[in-house]
Amino acid sequence: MLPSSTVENYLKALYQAESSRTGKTLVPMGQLATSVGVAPGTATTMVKALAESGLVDYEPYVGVRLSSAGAKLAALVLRRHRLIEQFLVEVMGMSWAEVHEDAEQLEHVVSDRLVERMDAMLGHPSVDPHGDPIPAADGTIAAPDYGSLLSCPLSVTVTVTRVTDQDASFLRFLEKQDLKPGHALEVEARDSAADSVQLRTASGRQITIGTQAASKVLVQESS
Amino acid sequence: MLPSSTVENYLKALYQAESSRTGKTLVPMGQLATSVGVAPGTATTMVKALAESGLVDYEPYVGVRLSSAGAKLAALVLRRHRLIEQFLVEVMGMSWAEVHEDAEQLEHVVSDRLVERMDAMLGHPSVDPHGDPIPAADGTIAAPDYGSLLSCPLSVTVTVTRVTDQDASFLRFLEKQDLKPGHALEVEARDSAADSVQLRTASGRQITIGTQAASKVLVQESS
DNA sequence: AGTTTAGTTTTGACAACTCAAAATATAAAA
DNA sequence: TTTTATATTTTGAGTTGTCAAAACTAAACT
Repeated sequence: MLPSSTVENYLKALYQAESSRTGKTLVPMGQLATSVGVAPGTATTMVKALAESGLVDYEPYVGVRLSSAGAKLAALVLRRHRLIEQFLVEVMGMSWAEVHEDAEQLEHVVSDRLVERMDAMLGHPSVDPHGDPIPAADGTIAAPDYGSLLSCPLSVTVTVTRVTDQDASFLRFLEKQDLKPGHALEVEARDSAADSVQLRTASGRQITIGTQAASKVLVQESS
Repeated sequence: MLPSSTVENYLKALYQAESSRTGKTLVPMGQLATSVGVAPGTATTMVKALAESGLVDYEPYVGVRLSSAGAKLAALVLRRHRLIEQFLVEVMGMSWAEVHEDAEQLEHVVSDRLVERMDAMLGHPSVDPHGDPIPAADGTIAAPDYGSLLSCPLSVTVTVTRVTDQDASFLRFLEKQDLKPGHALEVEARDSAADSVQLRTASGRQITIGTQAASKVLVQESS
């Protein structure tokens, strides 16, 4: 009854799709298929099997949602993933831009023993290198609701708390521009026509990025 | 063309079977099947596929042997396995008795990047916690030929260099008796009728173990 | 040589996962 | 309401890895 890596990947994708979804709408099959990286029909087949096992609720032609059992399992996969990322950065000295792929593989094979050891070694961190919250061992997760560079107030100093994209080149770009979690900046202006957002970092440097990118950088008003 | 975990396991088993085999006799299918943990027919099927890929030489009704390509791949799997074990003990503080299972899983998913990082972090170790030699990144391996507690001279101080069994309870037993690699002792007597070997540790304690166990503890004359 | 035995290979089947393409359903546009 | 576009499900098929049990080899023992 141990979920295979495949099942874990479907659950994880579903968990993340649900998180970035307003309201309690079901996740459409197409989206799930794309995010798992399989053909649509494959996702349908798999989801029906997951529904059999009670891990998801499935409504044909509408979409899927994790059951509470499925959500707990997904949270544990995410816990492993994020602890591993934090471990690779903090202990192994790897770059935050390159740890995602490794974590993606390791998350399916690390033993509980090893995960708890990493957790202890890291001092029970609450977020990973990208600012993503790390679920607790019981599957609960603190879900802070930060604003993005698109929604935060203008001309106010804010601190980057989270980056919701794992693309290595994007992460390297942010690092180079001092936009990693923890860095302060302020949004000077937004130009919807130009589809851009203008920032000024703590060091006074001015940067302009597109709204797509801006929406992936979450911030908190500096206290 | 990347070898799956399954293929890696067959190659690894073959590598180890060949090492503990005198002369250049082929490994019989039955032995391979047992050591991989599959039914005999399954091993036959798999071996034929491996032969197709040029990783092994196969003689029906006789046995199998790694080709040079297969041997290199197997050595790299073993390198990952042993570096991981050393890492888990040295960095993660896990017990030498419990790292085998974790390494068994991790060896198939760690990236080269991560392996080389561990290797550097550990100072390029030449052996793992059990004294097993760690193959180099190019697949070469130093194969020292130690004697066991069954073959070494009597009443001479020797040092444990290697333990060729991964069973956790056996390893815990050795640890408790100060028989981990690095510890000194001498063989006081062997009794083939009683199937036993009598040892005295550096601390003067006397221990009697069976010949099965004794054959798995390899030693070197203390210099 | 004839027969037993131990090990090996074949056969037929199955489970998990996947795809391409045809069939179908839903929702939006005309 | 009929048409059209889009998303979803079905179908048929393929891959990898596995087993149980029947068929077979090869060698050893009368």
